[in-house]
Amino acid sequence: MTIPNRFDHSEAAPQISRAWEDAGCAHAEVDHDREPFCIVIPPPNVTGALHLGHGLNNTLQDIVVRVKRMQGFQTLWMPGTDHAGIATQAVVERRLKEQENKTRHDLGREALVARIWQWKAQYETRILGQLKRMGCSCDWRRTRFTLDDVCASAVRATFFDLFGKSLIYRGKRLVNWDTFLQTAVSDDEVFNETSKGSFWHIRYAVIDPKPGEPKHVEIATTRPETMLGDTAVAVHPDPEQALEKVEQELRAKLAEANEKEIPEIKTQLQDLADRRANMLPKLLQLRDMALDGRKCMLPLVDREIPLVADIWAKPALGSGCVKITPAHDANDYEVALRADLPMINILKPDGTINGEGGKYEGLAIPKARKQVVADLDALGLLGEIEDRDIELPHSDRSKTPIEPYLADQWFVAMDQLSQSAMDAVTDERVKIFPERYRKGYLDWLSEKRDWPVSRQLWWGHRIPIWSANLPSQQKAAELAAQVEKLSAGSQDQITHRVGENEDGSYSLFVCLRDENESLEASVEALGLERDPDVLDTWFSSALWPHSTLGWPTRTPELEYFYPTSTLITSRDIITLWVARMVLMGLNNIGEVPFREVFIHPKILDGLGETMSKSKGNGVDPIDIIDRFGPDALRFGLARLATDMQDVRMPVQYECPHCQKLIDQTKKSRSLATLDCPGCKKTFSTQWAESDADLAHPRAAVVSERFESARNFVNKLWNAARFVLMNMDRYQPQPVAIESLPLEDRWLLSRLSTVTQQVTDAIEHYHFAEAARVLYDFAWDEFCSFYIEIAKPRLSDDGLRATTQSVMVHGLDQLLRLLHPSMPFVTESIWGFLNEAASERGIPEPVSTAEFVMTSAWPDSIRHHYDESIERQFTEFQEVIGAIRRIRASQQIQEVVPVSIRCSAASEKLLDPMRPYFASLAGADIVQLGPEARPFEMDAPLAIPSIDIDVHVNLEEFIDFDAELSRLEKLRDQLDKQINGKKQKLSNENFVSRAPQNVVAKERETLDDLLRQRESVEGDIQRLKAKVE
RNA sequence: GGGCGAUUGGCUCAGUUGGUUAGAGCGCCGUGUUCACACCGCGGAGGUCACUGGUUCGAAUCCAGUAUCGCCCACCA
Repeated sequence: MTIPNRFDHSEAAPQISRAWEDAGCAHAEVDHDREPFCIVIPPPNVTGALHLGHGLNNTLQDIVVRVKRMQGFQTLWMPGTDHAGIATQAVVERRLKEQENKTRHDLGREALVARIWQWKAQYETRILGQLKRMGCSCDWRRTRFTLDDVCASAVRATFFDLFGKSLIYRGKRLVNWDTFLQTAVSDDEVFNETSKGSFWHIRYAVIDPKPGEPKHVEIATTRPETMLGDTAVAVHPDPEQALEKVEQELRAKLAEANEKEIPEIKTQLQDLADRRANMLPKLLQLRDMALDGRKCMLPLVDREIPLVADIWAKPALGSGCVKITPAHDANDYEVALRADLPMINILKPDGTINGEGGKYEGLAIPKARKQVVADLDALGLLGEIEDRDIELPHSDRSKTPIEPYLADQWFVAMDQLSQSAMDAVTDERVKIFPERYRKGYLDWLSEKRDWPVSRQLWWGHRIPIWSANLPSQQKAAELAAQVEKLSAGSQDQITHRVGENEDGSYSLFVCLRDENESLEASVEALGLERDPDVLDTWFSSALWPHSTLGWPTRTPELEYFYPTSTLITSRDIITLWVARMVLMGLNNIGEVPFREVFIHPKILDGLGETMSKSKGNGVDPIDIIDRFGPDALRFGLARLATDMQDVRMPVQYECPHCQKLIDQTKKSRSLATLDCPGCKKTFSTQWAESDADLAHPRAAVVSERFESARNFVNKLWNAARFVLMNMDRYQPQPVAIESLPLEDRWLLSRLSTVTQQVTDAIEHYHFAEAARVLYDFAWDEFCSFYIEIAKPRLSDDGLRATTQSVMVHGLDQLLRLLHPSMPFVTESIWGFLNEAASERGIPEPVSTAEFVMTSAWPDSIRHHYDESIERQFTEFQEVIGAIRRIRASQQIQEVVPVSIRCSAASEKLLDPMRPYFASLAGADIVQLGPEARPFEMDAPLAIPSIDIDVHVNLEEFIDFDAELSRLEKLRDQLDKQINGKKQKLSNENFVSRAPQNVVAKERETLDDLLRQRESVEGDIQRLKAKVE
């Protein structure tokens, strides 16, 4: 048997992938004779390449998918990518700006979209390539893209349906306006950044103040330029009561406060009392003026604005009055709705002041702010200026500040839809693991906030709405009638609605179901214009589980695989994505999209930060694969998948010259080049851009946390080599379990247990546990004991054949169990194993599948489990360990004679194991049994909790001092434990209240310890006597 | 402000329903290569389980509080 002495993954993996592909191992067709199992991939964004977070996500999916496939399910893993609307457009636009200094408007819609398609093609290829190299067993023939025709028709059908049900509507909304990208971004795409700013106090003059009335109202703002859009100043309708309420709350807090908090609360209470005394009369006065319809003069633009009474004005804060800028502040917008105030938008889409701003028109915000402040100062209307830390919202996409901005948007009404998705989780039609994530899901949905779905972008599903503005309801109805005529031939293709606008005009909205150029042309011929916006990217993602299966067509795949079985994803998109898939699935199909959701941890770097390209700590799985191999990547990731919400993964640069790993630090990960501390040569990092930097070879970003997984792959490979090198003269033969010796029975028993544990663990998404169980079994049991014991047996002609049968079976089962997490190395070994022993198995050999990938998942064979055999074997292992410890402490090189005093029962066990003491512990058993006597000069070692004394003949090796100190240390340890136990057992409460079996166990252990101590003490005395 | 999570040897993490002496990998120390594997074998050192209280015969584990760190959500004239 020729098997290379190293597993070369770079050579083997591509061949294995091709073989699987050629055999169609991962392809799934509808098969009603088998039960379906389906997972849809969380489609990675085509924004960029995958990092380790995706690596983990897809490894876990593949593990589940491979297990299910081996278990005989008709298993489909649906692959694909997401167009990621705003993210992708932003990346391409940024590059356009950097490389060609052009904006999207220079290019135009079509050309920009064409560019993004190019980008998509490039990254989709890269992403799918990454997944393939990781060994993901997706059904690649079914690969989808959220913007492809199949998904598009699902989007259109859904939009049409919701529009028809009036669940999609047009409304005004304060959006997060990104002035760079000139689009609204969702709340989720906004991050806050704290920066130094000022808090300006400004006075507005009261018009015609009566005697005794204030001449000014004072307001304060961090954004003074927004005053250009002010349409009111608000004061609380009942400031006295409001203050009282705040005070009550503070007192309640004070009652529960700890010492630290008390002074602060007291200060606040004092402030409140001051306000009552000094400000309340003025606020009451202003409130009365507001109710009286009095007005202020808005300076600079000289507009009369009313004083209004509104609860939004908090008398406990600032001056108690607040400026109202409905078009640029969410709360003010609410106030304006309540008080029926005009809303004045002062910004152009590019973030400069528009015509409403009078002489400030055309100024960008920072300039306008400066000017407004200066002019107010000149008018003497500027009060105090405080320095303040201000949290400014920024666009996650363009990294520029967000401006709140009132715009027309399309919304999905979420009331019913959210409720349906909540019910699905509450009544466990969808189960979420770990369970703690249910709460976040339910809380978010329970707010039932309407979903703004339009985006002012060019990359995405274009909103299928055509509209026209009409001066009257009459005209709108007439146009609607014409549209009706168009729909005569296509009843289910076209629908419309009329809406009234603020200015009294009417809008006709027409929604077309499918893409249909002639119909569109007819609609446009009637003077309707297509909405320029596209849909939020999550709109198409929400349909993913059914759109990929062909919906709205009722395909056989849809009928068979939907609802899918499970969804494996990370926690940041539980609301954005998971919740929306549930409600869309329920709306479109009437059935949940998946039965279970598993949320896996996020991978953080060594500094505890999430990985991302922009931080420079993102790890490309390919870099890990190049260095450690795909199996090590996967196994290493799988053992990280615990119940935790985060796992930490310190990352290193790999020196391209000497392969040394260099820890990343906050500083080093932002540099373009670094010098290797090992070989002193320079390498470039992912930040390298200049030619000078790029002249140095690039360092991969890796993590040494994959080392032990790589070593494990090597260990498995070598265990397999050993088996294969000992397969000559192998004959498949039936094996009678009962006739097997202890070590074989032990292996079979352990296999039964391990199989059960691994199967259960994966079933419950405990991937780390499955990995650990397999690692320990393979390394510490199969390799360290079974193979070591097999060595002498294989050279014994009488035992060789059985040994081969059991050993091959063990390897076979281990390969199957490990295959889902380490597909390549197991498949490679499987191939060799099939050459050496195509028929194998216990008790009856059978011929095996060509691929381990398509072989059957092992059953846990109950009757192979034998508790007493496992316990006996543990005793044997303890004895081996005891001899090894003595050898190590005495530095013994040669084979040593050993005598073992044990019970008759243990003798029965240990006697057949005699031959293996030589290879496992370098020991030759000369006496064994109750009658065994210590040597003249020996090293005793009692074994905890087992009634066995081991004596090693030290005549030729003994180092008295070493032995004496070892024994004394042992005695001290025993004393400590004995005292602990004695104390415990003398505690009457323990004896009377603890369960009897626990007490009995403690007594037993104490007896044991006492016996050991006695023995050790005797040994010490004897040794001392010898020395003297 | 609300919620979630974490804190266990130098590092990264396990630790099922409370019950002998808290485990692993890496690192460290000692030792060993003809006979599967130095990406290895064998042995060892190293932890008052963040802190304070409580429940209990018994707490890394359950409860309350404190501290530190991280994440999510809301809000900030």
